[in-house]
Amino acid sequence: MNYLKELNEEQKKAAMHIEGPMLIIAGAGSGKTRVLTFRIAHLIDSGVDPFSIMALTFTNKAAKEMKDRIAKIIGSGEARNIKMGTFHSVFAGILRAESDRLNYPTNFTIYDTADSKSLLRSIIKEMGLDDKVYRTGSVLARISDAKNKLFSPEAYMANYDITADDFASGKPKLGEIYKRYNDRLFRSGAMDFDDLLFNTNVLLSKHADVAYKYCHQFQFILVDEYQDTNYSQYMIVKQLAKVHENLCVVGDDAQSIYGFRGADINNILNFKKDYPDYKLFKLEQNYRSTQNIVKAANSIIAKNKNQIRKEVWTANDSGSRIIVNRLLTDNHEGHHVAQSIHKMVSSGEGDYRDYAVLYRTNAQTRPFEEAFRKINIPYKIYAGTSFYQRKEIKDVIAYFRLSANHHDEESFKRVINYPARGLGKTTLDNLTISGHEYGVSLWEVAMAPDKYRCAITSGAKSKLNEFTTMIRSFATEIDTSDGFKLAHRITNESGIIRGLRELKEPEDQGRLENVEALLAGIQEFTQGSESGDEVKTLSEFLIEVALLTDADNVSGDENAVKMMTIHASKGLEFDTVYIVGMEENLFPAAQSMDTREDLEEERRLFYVAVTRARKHLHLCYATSRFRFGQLTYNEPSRFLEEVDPDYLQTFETKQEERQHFPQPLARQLRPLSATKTTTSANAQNVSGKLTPGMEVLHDRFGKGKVLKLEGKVGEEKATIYFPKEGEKQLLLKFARLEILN
DNA sequence: TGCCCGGGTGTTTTT
DNA sequence: CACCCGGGCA
Repeated sequence: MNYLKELNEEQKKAAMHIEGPMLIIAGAGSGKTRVLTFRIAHLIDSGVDPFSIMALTFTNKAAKEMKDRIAKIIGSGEARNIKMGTFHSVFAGILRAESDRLNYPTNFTIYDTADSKSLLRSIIKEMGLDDKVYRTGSVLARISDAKNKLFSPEAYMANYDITADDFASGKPKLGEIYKRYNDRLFRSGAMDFDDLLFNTNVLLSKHADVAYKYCHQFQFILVDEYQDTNYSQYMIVKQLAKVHENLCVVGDDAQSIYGFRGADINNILNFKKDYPDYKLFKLEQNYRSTQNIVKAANSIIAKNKNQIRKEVWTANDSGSRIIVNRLLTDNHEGHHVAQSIHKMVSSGEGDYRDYAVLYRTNAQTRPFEEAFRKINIPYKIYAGTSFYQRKEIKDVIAYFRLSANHHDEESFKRVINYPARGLGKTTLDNLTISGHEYGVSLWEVAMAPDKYRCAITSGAKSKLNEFTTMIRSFATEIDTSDGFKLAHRITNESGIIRGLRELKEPEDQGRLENVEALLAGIQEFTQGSESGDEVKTLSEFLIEVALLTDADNVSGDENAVKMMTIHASKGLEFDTVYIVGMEENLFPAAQSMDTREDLEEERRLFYVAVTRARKHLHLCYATSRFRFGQLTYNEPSRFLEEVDPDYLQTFETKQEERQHFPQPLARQLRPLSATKTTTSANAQNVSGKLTPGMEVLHDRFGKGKVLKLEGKVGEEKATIYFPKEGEKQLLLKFARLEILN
């Protein structure tokens, strides 16, 4: 029980509360992981069987960390029996165990986004629809949205509002696409990400005996990051918890940032409606950040209307002010951050690993990479799933997947002619036609071309036979032998490694190294981290790998500056944080400024970013940057104005830096147009053309009247009165104004 | 059957 | 700018 001493009063109350529904509202940095781990340890200490505990986290990494921490308290033997992981991975495991209930193969494949899009592309083409109207990305988003709200294709098509919507948007066939998409997934023995949750719901709602089993097994359920659960996840939790109602959810409504994925902030706001006798705990003391950072963050989130009021505070030092830097271009921004980190580290302020650069979009990394490389700063980018998206890795995994599940259409298409074995487009087309006609998978046609009247030559037939025989021989080992051994065998016997060794292209060396890195990863996975773990199989690896992201690999050991999106930074903390690209249309994103809901989510995102920092926080913006291959000009983000200025210190660009990063020529020559910022088509650089008394139009402040001009041409500062906004001082070289008279 | 080139097109965030 | 797709050519 010693561990409880490490908690404050409120944390202790939450950790020691055992029975019944409970909601923990945990402010940023308030030690919620601590509370969760101690609560689980305490449950076990109090006699609860680890097998009856389910803990759902947001990332695999969070699960692993929590497991490690619990293991330190109660010993790894018991800790490993807790069912802990992300929603997707925990329920993928349960679906695997219960696959026959849904008529899925045990080794069903998990399709990633690329697989889903590829399948949709085929379907849209087969239906003869215009792929400009039916873009795979937006179609998938629509389907995903439907699944997360538990609309089956049938329910989707029967819903008047939905179909009317689709009709109005010129895409009346969406329902049918959804239906076909699901049929094809099923025929391929595959589930997409959303199916893992959707089908768990089906399992729990349509199979009473299965529901009974799991409801009784999992007597204690904990959900982390509850503010980011969607309807589908909410329903799973509700169904699983209905017998015992020992449900503990933890979250912070202020950090809900996954609305675009269907996350519903109301799940946390409405917890009390489902469980009126719930207990509420509020963790408001922040242990992570300086007072400056905590107070600044509070001042930001206060602008949101839709939230649970709470007072996050800290006993830490006041710390240094948040530094705001205005830079001239995106390259300048990269240069500035690189220099700043370099200076700090050289002066003994921490090491590279203590620094992080956070941004809104993945496309912002390039200038930082260049600047870091130039002065030899080690860095590491955590971008989604980049490693597993590489072609060579996907190819290898496609072999694994096809060996585990022969009906996996996307994998089949990927490897049937890789390495080249004379089974090209014609053969594939023929297989597809037959498969479609008979409603069977490509594999079934390949196994018995005659039966399905598949028009292929005898040469192709024998090559097909060789191919299927090879895959089937891999399949015999998929669930039994050591996953690494089999992976090794597959990469050799398929000819992949040989092909890469031939080194036709210089890139092949890198590809080979990547495949070897994958094999090493599999080895690590299958042998298990601790002795005593049984050796894992390749099909177990496939589940893991489908749900793995780069963020899961963020570790503190590598001494490098970390770069990631703000979304990926959730749950992490760093001594020094640079939030870059603080510009209108970028952050907040152009698409998220039109509704209060969207804008508030962007603001929560900013709140999340700010609260990642322990000691030092920098906010940067550039007055111009390349976007879309074009130079664009953006105003500083409105969020900068929303931070209480008491906590800020603002820097302009120094003169000598200006010489290194002069304003791009285009700025002086071309009138500003065609950028998203410029809503007024006639807005331009009016330097030298204004006189007091003139009426002008500003694209954000509206109509205004020039009161005063100061400074020499090219550097003028104008005082302009905008009826809507009041008096503003604008530097003409930056302001986009249209002269009205 | 496979490769190269050109045009068109789009970028938010992710399990 | 960077990617992806389709078309044309070897």
